[in-house]
Amino acid sequence: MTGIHPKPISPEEAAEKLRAANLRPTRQRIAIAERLLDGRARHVSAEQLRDELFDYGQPMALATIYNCLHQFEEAGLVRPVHHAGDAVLYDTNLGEHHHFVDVETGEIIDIDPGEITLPELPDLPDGFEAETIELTVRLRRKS
Amino acid sequence: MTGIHPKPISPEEAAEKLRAANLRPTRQRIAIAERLLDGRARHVSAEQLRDELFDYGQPMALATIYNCLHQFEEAGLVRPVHHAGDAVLYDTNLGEHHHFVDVETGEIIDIDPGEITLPELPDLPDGFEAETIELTVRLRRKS
DNA sequence: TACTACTTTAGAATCATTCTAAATTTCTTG
DNA sequence: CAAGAAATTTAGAATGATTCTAAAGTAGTA
Repeated sequence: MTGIHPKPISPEEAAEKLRAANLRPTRQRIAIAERLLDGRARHVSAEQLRDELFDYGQPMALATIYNCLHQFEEAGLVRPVHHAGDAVLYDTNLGEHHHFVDVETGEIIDIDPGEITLPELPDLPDGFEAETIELTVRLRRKS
Repeated sequence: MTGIHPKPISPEEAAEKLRAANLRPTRQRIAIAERLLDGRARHVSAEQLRDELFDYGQPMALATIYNCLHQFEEAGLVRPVHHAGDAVLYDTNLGEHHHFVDVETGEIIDIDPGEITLPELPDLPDGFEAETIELTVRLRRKS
């Protein structure tokens, strides 16, 4: 099962995923998981997520959201993208893929994985191993 | 003339480069240019540069350093790298090249351009043009 | 049910960066 | 070279993202 399945998940399913990741299924982690782990490819900042949760009737402290995002990250449920403007975005697409970045807005768009083939890895510095490989194409709106 | 020539430049040479870039050769811009435009490939943050200038006997306000870095960037003398930790680093290597990033320290190391060949560009979203293409290999120290 | 460890939280603290408005410097032009 | 206009520098305040703190709440367990 590799693909995207854009189907919202239930609190129970969310809790299950959290347990599988060794995270206690608390009310707030469940709410976040419901939104981020539904298989849709998204790029959200902590603040965007806060607003979304608020609208959904699950307001929570920004600190909690940062905590959870970090825990999700460590659990490999989500991954940070540092390319854009000021705020870190969290990417729910864990498969190998790459990004367009609109330099003006900071918006990130996934590059269709079929569109691009990565070159071979260069020799790594001694004592290191590669964690991720990321290609970023910065875009500017044509004048 | 494309390569690297790691030879410190004189204030006069620095001033010349600034004029060529349409920037008034002020004392502080010259001091920065002397350090950043000497052909060495470097990645500095505003604060690192501040300390370096201080040690060199050319202390200046951090705001000035930010101002200058932005002006240098617009003039195409330097280019920002957003991949690392919190602070933006300025890259003095303008040729096409890519980066290793030590995830732990945020340190950036250039990938030898000969080591890697970029894939073809994917189709860009309508109305955009590619500004830069950047490959980043995140490294973790082997345990 | 009671306990202990883990979580959440509001608010303060931090850090990089930008802004502001005043003081200084550069580049003319006379 | 003097004088003025425009660009630049600066200290310090302001901003925005993120982290920290320590107190209050909640989950898993005995």
